[in-house]
Amino acid sequence: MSFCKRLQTIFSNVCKNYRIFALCPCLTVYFKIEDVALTQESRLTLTGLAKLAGVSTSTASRALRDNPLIKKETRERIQALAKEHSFSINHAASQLRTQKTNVVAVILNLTDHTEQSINDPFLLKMVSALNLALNKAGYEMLLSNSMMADSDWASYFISSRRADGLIIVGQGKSEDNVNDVVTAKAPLVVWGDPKLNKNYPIVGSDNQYGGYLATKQLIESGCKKVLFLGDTEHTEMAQRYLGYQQALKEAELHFDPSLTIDIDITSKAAYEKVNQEILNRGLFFDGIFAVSDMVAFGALKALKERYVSIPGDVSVVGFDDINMAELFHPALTTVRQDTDLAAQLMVEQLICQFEQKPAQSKVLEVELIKRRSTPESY
Amino acid sequence: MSFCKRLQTIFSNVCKNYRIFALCPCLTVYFKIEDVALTQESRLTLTGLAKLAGVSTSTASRALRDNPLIKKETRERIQALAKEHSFSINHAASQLRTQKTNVVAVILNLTDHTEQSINDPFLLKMVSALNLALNKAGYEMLLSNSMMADSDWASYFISSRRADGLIIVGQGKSEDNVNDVVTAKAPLVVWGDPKLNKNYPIVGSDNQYGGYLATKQLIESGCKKVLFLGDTEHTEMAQRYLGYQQALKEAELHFDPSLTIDIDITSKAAYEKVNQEILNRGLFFDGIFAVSDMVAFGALKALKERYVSIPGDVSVVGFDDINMAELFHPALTTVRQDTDLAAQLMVEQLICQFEQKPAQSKVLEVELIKRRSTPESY
DNA sequence: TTGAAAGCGGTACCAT
DNA sequence: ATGGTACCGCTTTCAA
Repeated sequence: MSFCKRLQTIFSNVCKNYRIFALCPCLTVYFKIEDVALTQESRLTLTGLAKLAGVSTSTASRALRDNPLIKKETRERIQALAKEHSFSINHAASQLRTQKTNVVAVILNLTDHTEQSINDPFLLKMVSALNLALNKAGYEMLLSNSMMADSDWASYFISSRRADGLIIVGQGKSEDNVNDVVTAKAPLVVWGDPKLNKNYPIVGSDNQYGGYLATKQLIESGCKKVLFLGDTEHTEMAQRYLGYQQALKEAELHFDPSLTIDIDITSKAAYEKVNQEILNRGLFFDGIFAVSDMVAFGALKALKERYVSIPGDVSVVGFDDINMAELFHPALTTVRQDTDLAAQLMVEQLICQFEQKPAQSKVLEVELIKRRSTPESY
Repeated sequence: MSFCKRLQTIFSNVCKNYRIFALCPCLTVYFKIEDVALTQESRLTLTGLAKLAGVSTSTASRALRDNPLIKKETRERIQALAKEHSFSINHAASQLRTQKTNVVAVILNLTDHTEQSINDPFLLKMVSALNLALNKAGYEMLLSNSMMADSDWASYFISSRRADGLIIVGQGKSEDNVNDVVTAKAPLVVWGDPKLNKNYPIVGSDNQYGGYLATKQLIESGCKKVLFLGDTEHTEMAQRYLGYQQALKEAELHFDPSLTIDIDITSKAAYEKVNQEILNRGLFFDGIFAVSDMVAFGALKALKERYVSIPGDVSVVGFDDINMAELFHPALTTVRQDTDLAAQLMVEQLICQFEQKPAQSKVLEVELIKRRSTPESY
């Protein structure tokens, strides 16, 4: 054992709180262990950083949060030091103290009885828009299907302080879960039908007007028998259905209930149903208003397989305007929902609640995007 | 001021730790404030629950985590009580104590120079698969674009204890960010090219074999001039390119560099480029291997607009097998990547690291899905 | 089988 | 402008 080693050992035994720093015997420097804790394996903490900077933890904390109470010079010095050591605040500790998580849970509220899944492009578009909007506002997004939280969202996310608030995408057909969240007084925004007069803020498109626009476009293209392809019980779809009826009425067209085809809102269901209907009843329609682009795609596939010309024989209008709508052949005429704006509004309304301000429901304008699945206007 | 009120006031002044419970003067009952904290507004804490149950916090904590140290009876009683009061553990406090977040951050690693975005269906499919796999393993998913974390992922997510580990989707073209994470010794799994011999685990498809299969299919369909449509610099795509070359070689077809079309891997770029190429050079190819389904869709759109028959004049094979592939007309022949299995493997490899076990790269098998964009086999 | 108590790493009130 | 210090709510060691 070298002299240095031995010295170190003896030294350690003498006083466990000190450690030899430089091992040259004539120049032995020692520090209290806490002073060199930084060189240990354990991660750097605020206390450590403060010690490095020669200030108190309070000062370090304030400096990092750019609190003007601290002299600018000091602030910058500490921030630089933090960057140098790639130190970052322990989020859990901070959370515990401030009772703020800076996390928002996004829950995709899919009812069991539909096949519409987390794979649905529109939902995913919504999710990515939300992600962006949340990040912009300084929040992280915790994405959840309903598996973890099962049903008691309030206690899972809020009471357990996993998130500061909830964004629920889709009202689905049941709203028990949502009501529980409201009862628990958890900050909450729902994507759904904003015209519903609920005691929680709902952001959504003007679905009825969208349905009206879509149907009107078909009628103006010369369609006399417009199919409604969708789920009339689904909250938002029901609104679109109203718009459909409104447009028919306005054009003084007879409302034929046999033109309402109730399906699960997936491409697959649409494809199968349209196929089957044509098989049974022939081409008894000349236009389709599909409640979503995905449903429209399914219908189009069926039509194309039967060599029905689009928009020659049948015109089709969708809803959502997902990216694929433009890429499809023929490019799909559809009603655009502005997901970016929607996400932004939802985040705004949620933040209102964080700040104890009242939140409101918001209706988003929709826009008809004319493409090739309806005839060119003349 | 009523007698009761006054009594209460006086009482409060005398001893701030006690509070009148029943205000009837002849029957004044008082408790230490901490005993009635439960009736206060503040949320129920473990301490409160323990008090309600008449046990210590230690016991309550253990009971909730089903620790067999506690008598079964006691455990059940406390668990029932927790459910009754819809109590749930404060996640932040628990995190701080255990140094475990049970959260995994998923980062979509998109390079700046590509338009491929968070809207990309394949990426989203991956994300939803990861969400499911993580939830199944008891982890939450923190979804992040690169905005919040900017570049220093390790310090943002790990050192700040926001997440226990990282899953990075996409190697992109630069791996500086990834290397930083490795240096910081953060648990990490990357979705990318698993054949790359890196010092971190990579899960990915057998891209070269996929490219080979796709090209082989085209050649067997009678194609003599197969276009490669993609980005030869992108790690995974480069592998697919190798497979393309391999298939050509095997079939003793001349490798013509002018048949390699380098594009940004988006539908839009593919559409524009194919359009332009046909304009400039005519229909100089009879098959297209597109490096992704989205790229294939772009190409198909261009072809269809020019009335090129598919697969009559040109056959097309994609890569990924996103949901739309089947829905497209003609349904797209493509190479399937198994995202569900991929997600599962990634989560497994990440958990290995949590448990200090070594993690490995994993190669996923790919499968050719024959549909209508290539001729029926005969 | 249960309880007491010491932290986990910050933040913010109250001093100075 | 800065420091001392009492928490935030839970887990876990040690003691009983």
